[in-house]
This record gives sequence, structure tokens and C-alpha cells, in this order.
Amino acid sequence: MVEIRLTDTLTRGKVDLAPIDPTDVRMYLCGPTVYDRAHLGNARPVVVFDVLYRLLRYVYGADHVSYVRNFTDVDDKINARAAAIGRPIREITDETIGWYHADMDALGALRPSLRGEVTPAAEPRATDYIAQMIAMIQELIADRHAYVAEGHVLFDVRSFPAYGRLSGRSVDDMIAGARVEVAPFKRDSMDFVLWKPSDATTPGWESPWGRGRPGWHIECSAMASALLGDSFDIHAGGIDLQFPHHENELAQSRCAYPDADFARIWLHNEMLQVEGKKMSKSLGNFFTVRDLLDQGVAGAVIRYVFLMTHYRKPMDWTADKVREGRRTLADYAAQTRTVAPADQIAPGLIEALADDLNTSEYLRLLKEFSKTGRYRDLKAGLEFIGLSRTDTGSAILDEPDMPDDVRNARRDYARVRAAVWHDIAGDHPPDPVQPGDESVAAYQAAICQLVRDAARHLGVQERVISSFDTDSTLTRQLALAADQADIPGLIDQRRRARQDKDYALADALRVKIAELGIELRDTAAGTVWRGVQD
RNA sequence: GGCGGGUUGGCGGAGAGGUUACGCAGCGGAUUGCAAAUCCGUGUAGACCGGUUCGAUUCCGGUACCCGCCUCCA
Repeated sequence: MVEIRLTDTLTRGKVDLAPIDPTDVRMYLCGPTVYDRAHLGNARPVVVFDVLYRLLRYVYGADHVSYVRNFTDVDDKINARAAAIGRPIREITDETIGWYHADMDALGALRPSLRGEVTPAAEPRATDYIAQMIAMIQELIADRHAYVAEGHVLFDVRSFPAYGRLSGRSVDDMIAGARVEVAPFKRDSMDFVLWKPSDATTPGWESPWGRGRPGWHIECSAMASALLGDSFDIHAGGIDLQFPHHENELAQSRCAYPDADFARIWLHNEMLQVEGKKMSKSLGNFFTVRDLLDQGVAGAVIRYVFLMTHYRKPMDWTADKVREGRRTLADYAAQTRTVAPADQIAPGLIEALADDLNTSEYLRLLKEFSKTGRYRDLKAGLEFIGLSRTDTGSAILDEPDMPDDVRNARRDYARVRAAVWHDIAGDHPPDPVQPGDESVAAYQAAICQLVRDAARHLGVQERVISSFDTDSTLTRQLALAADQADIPGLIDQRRRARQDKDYALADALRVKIAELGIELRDTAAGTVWRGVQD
């Protein structure tokens, strides 16, 4: 059995993972508040802890791992959004959840599951757990860890002596440094809201304290306990959530279930920066995952860039890294295209991940496999960590929430693009089909256009090109194009010239072929050609 | 103001109290008619100042700068 070591925020050191129940290893990750597209910073924990999820599934078996990631779908930001754009809350949250799935799928993140079963239950919505939250709050009040004041229910931080331990703060220090105005009904300025009243225009649920809605922190506590039990193995999230969110979760849950641990191990990933600066709207370096995908940065490249840096170090997003990731993955794709993955994942790879998710070491090993010709190990390693590509080079970009026939058309488009245009992983032209206007016909037209462009590139006569239409098969059109340009004939001519040592002619032919957008390589197995990008 | 993270060679980025990290780029060479690819070789890096030590980039203290949380844009 592989020993997994992780850095636990609570004890501030590396600990061995010793699952409470090895037949059901349980992990919770705080998910998004659903009111807008996920930005790049939101994606880092998802990718990082997806790697841990994959490791756990490998070590304990996929059916022996439960991974829960919630959706916060009740929140004042959502309310504000709904009011601002005049749309129903449920519509906004549903739409945002769809986006989130599409974007995280594109990054190769596996869907959460309960004992290996991918189910909506593994991605709970806060609004489906209001009853559990109310029950938990009642428990806290009964045990004098919470009190009611002016329609609010507040958690009494002084009732939990360990409050502040997770984030390394003392209540007294925080009060001394506090700059916030304290609501008059709080007993202690650090007390936080478990339940707050709603007015007629705000979403609310009936409760013993009147119509109201939950505070943010109680949501995660209630959902984690309901789905993973009062004690579970791992609680993960961004370091920005360490305080107050996780501190408060921990306090509530420990007080509500005094005999349980809540999470045994707390994991936190460090923050993302962009070109050395904090990502913010005011600096103009704020962008979403979807923005990057639309710009042609493949999900696999984004994932690769994330994994270059250890999860507990601040990570800088730069154009240079994107270039490096793109090139590396392109090399790997070429090397692994025709080989089968190794039956067993190389032990060194697992050891690297088991040592506190050393993804940097993992990628170093992949590079070593690539250099030493261990392509089957390379392929298995790429697949294991979610960096493999299908032969279309873009399956990772497929949107799972579109109709099947449209998705197929889109996949065809990607396949054609990869075949006739260029062969560079992670690189694709902007989608010619506008979002919202996606249809089978639109993609067929785009495919036809692509083939025409490619044929023109190969020097095919316009008369022939104009006969291309969306009904012809791609194979026929390409054969026609290749015939017209007679690439094989030119290559053969050049081969004979080289045999005759007529290098002047050979070079002239190379130039002629290059003008058609074709690059030649003389290899041991003969001359091969491929299209090059302008 | 309080708490926490970071600072490694041109760029990216690890581990380890003493031995080459590694990758990319660069440079030199080999090979190839040329080109591409490939192969070999090549870097006295560790923000700054002190301390501990036989020895520190690695431990401790301080300084500077960057970032985060404390203020529900992660």
C-alpha cells in the first residue's frame, strides 16, 4: 500500500494519511458560489485536488473514494446579481452550474463521486440542505454554542476554546487588529452569523427563528456531515478560505458533534498570480477559464501550467509558461499517438504524488520518459494525471451539456482541424461558430470552409475548391486536394533528385513544397510531411 | 496594525545540512548533402544582514520587496 503524506494546515506539518475507513476514503472541497463564470484562481484548487482525488482512487480503488464538492447557491452576491439583471435566482444558479461543469471538464477535472458513483448528490446544492443546517443550528443553540439576537443566530466563538487554531490566530489578537464595525447585537465582535432574517424580496426559509437564510459557513458544515459523516478524512480548499470560512466550519462542526473530528486533515493551496501581480479587475488582468479556452489555450495546457508549481506555493500565470506547456504537450502527443499506454503506472510517478502531491517531480519524470523513449510509460503517466489527449486533440474541450449531434459535429470539426490545418497540441483557431448559434449545420459549414482553406493552401485549383460542399465526405475532398497538389509526386521527384545527387533540384523542390505549406523531414523511415502553420 | 506564504542561475522550478536537481533557452561539438530531428558537452543560482555549525541555498533571528487573509471580487 502506498503511503500518502500530506501537509496538514491544522498541525502545520506533514502527516501520513490514515483513512478512517479505507473502503470509503472521504474528501470535501469547498465549491463555487454560483453567480458568474469561474475565474482562473477558482480553478487552481479544483485541478490540484483533482490530482489528489485521482491518487486516492488509484491507491484505495475508485469505489472506495468519496469526493464531495458543493455549490453555494444561496448567497447575497447571487441575490444582488439577480436583482441587477432582473432574472430569477434559480435560472442564474442553474446556468452558472452548467458553465462550471463545462469549464472544469475542459481542465480534465473528474466529477466528484460518492464511493465511485458520479452522482449529483456528490455536488450538493446548499438550498437542498436547509433542513440539515437548521437542525445543526438548533443543536448548537441547545449546547450554548450559539445564541439568538434580533432575528439572527450567532455562533459564540468564546464557547470554543480552540477557535483560531486552524488559521493561527487568537481571538484577542483579531479583536485588537479589527477594523470592522461590529454589529451591536453580537456578544463578541468575532461571533459570526449562522442564520439571518430575510425580507420579502430575499430568498428565505421558515425556521424556528422566523423566515431567513443560512450564513455561508454553516452550509459547508451541514453538507459535509450529511454526505461524508461527522468525521471524514480530508477537507481541502484555497488558503484564502482558511479564515474565516474554514475556521468557522471547524468550530461549528466540532461543537455540534463533540465526539467527532470533522476533518482529520486540512489542505490548502496557495494563491494564483498573473504576471507577478494579484489578479484583479482593476489591474485589468482578470480573466475566466472560459476566456482562456476561447483564446485557444487548451484545457490541458492550463492544467499543465497549474501542475508545474507545487500546490502550496504561490503560482504565477505567465505567457511563457503557456508556451512551454503547449510545446511540451505537443511533443508528448506526437510521441504517444501510436503507442498503447503501459499496463502499470511507473512507480516513481505514484511516489512523487504520494509525497505531498509533488506534481513538479511528476512532470520531470514524464520529461525523462519522453527523452529516453519510454513512450508507453509516458502515455500512462499523461493519462493518469489527466493530461492525455485523444487523437482529435481537443476532446478535452468538448462541452458535455450540448446535444449529442451538435457535440459530434463539433468533434468532427476539431478532428478535421487537427488533420488538415496543423498538428500542434493545444493550438486551435478561435471557434468559428458563435456560442448560442451552435448547430450541426453551422459546424458542417465551418468544416467545409476549413477544407477549402487547406486545399487552397496546397495549391489546389479554385475550380476544384468551389466544388467542395458540406455533403461531400472529408476523405474525398482531401484526396482530391492531395491529388491536385500532388505532394507525393513532388516528394518522389525530390527523392530521385537526391539519389542522383542533384541537390540543387532537391532543394528547389523542398522550397516549392514549402510554398504549399508543407514541411518535409527526412527520417530513417523515409521522407514525411506535415502541414505547418503560417 | 495583526496573522500567514513567497523570494533559487536568462526563464520555469524541486529536493536535500556537505555530493550535477531537472526542464526550456543560450553556447560549443557530433551526426545529417542541406534543413529538421537526434545525441554529447556546457551554468562557481540561492533577495539582503547576522547567528548556529567543521560546513547552510537548506536551521535560527532580523531587514527589504511581492502576495494573501483579517473588509463574504478565491
